[in-house]
Amino acid sequence: MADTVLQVDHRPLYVRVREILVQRVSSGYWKPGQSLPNEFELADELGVSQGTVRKALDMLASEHLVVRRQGRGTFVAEHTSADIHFRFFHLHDADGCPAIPDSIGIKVEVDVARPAERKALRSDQGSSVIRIRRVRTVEGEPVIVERIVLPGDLFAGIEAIDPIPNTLYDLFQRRFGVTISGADEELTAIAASAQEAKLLKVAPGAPLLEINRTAMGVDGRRIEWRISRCLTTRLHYFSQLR
Amino acid sequence: MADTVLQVDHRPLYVRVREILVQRVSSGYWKPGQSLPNEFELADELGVSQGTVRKALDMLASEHLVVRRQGRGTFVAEHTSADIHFRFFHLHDADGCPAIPDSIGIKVEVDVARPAERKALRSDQGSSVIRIRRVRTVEGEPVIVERIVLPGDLFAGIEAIDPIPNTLYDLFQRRFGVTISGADEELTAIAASAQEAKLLKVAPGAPLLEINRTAMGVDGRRIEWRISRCLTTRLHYFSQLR
DNA sequence: CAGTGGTCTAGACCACCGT
DNA sequence: CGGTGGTCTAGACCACTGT
Repeated sequence: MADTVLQVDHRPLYVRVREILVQRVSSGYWKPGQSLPNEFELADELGVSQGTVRKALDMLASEHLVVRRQGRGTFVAEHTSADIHFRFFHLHDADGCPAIPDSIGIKVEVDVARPAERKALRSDQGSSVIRIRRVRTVEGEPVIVERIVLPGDLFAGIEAIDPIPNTLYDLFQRRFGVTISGADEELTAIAASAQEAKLLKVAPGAPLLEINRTAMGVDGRRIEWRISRCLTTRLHYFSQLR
Repeated sequence: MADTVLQVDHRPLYVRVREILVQRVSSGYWKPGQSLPNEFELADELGVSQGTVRKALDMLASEHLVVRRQGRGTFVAEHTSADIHFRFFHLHDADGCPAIPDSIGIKVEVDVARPAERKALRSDQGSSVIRIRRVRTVEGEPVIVERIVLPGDLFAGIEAIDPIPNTLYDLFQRRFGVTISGADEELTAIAASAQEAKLLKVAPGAPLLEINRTAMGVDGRRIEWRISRCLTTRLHYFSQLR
């Protein structure tokens, strides 16, 4: 009896448990670095078995939302500069060693979103954006010119931060409570414009690798639109297909 | 008593089970498309529980070595043209739709491996290689010039196949028993040479995207070295970061 | 319908960690 | 040492498939 539900949820239990846990992480109920209750406590609280909680936690771990440490516990993932480079920065040198670029000539501005920016960030007409422009160097040599666009509502006040750090995603998480969970990149070979050529100390028309990235948050919201134009004479973009 | 083992295997049971199953697949004991014994039969045979076999099979499925179909069974993965495009061909058009290129102007030659080829394929001095050159077109327009190098010992007789099909990896599996399990790609922006420019109908020096790919087999062996130089005015390389 | 993989549970034991 | 995640087992039941 009591068949009052109109729509039963036929998805597996562990998927529903996962969603509850995702919600608690992305809402900030559990904060980055904080430890979660252990598997048995969560199982009791949610009225499922420990094995089901484990399966949900394993999914979160594979999505980099939590980190599990044997003997210590399960923790909300905390972005570090090293993590971010490994996951989101795929330019390596000829030996396959990840390059660690610095940033120079940073310019930050706040403005009303242009149509292309609204499209990339899926934001409404009249929304504000923050634009960051910078040149990135490896061993002192300029190799990337970069333009980054952020939704103004999520990052209010970022323009006052000085200096803007090299890796942004850990800043996003620590200072603005925004965790990047993934990104789509579109790569194109283009010819350097006169201005880019000057900044990168190459001839105009020199081939550059353009990386057009859209980064998403845990909830799928568009968080960042970034176009990087890279000199790939000594750097290469690395992609693993599995 | 009977402590005769010098080196105990401390790795988890399911990892060892996985290795046994990998061996049976890559040795051809189970062939592509063939169904495996069910979980309980494997568990009995290997002297472990069904849950342990399941965990090993789930790993194989996530590595695309087997396909599991509820209600039907577990099958050795069979490469199809569509699979391959999805997994290994990351050039899409502006709308994000995968491009489906044709091949023209195919040339095949057999030769002794050059130093660079030996290095890429990790093969010994004096080994033979098969070289395939071709131009690939989308909607009739040439967009890629491609050079493919294969180890001669694995693909003896491939030069006699005419025509060489568009997607090679399904041919490798069906005709030569070689399954590609992954690849590393290194991307660089380069300037078109005079010859490439002519083939792609662009001006010499036009920016091209070079994709330098090394593909590996199930056992980790280098199977293919491929350099594709792509005109990315209408095509883009797509990469998902998670 | 019988047979398969998919889910869920309960409980035992191990390996690792910090105190 | 106590507490945590990691492994392994055994068994029940569900959902899907083809006949």
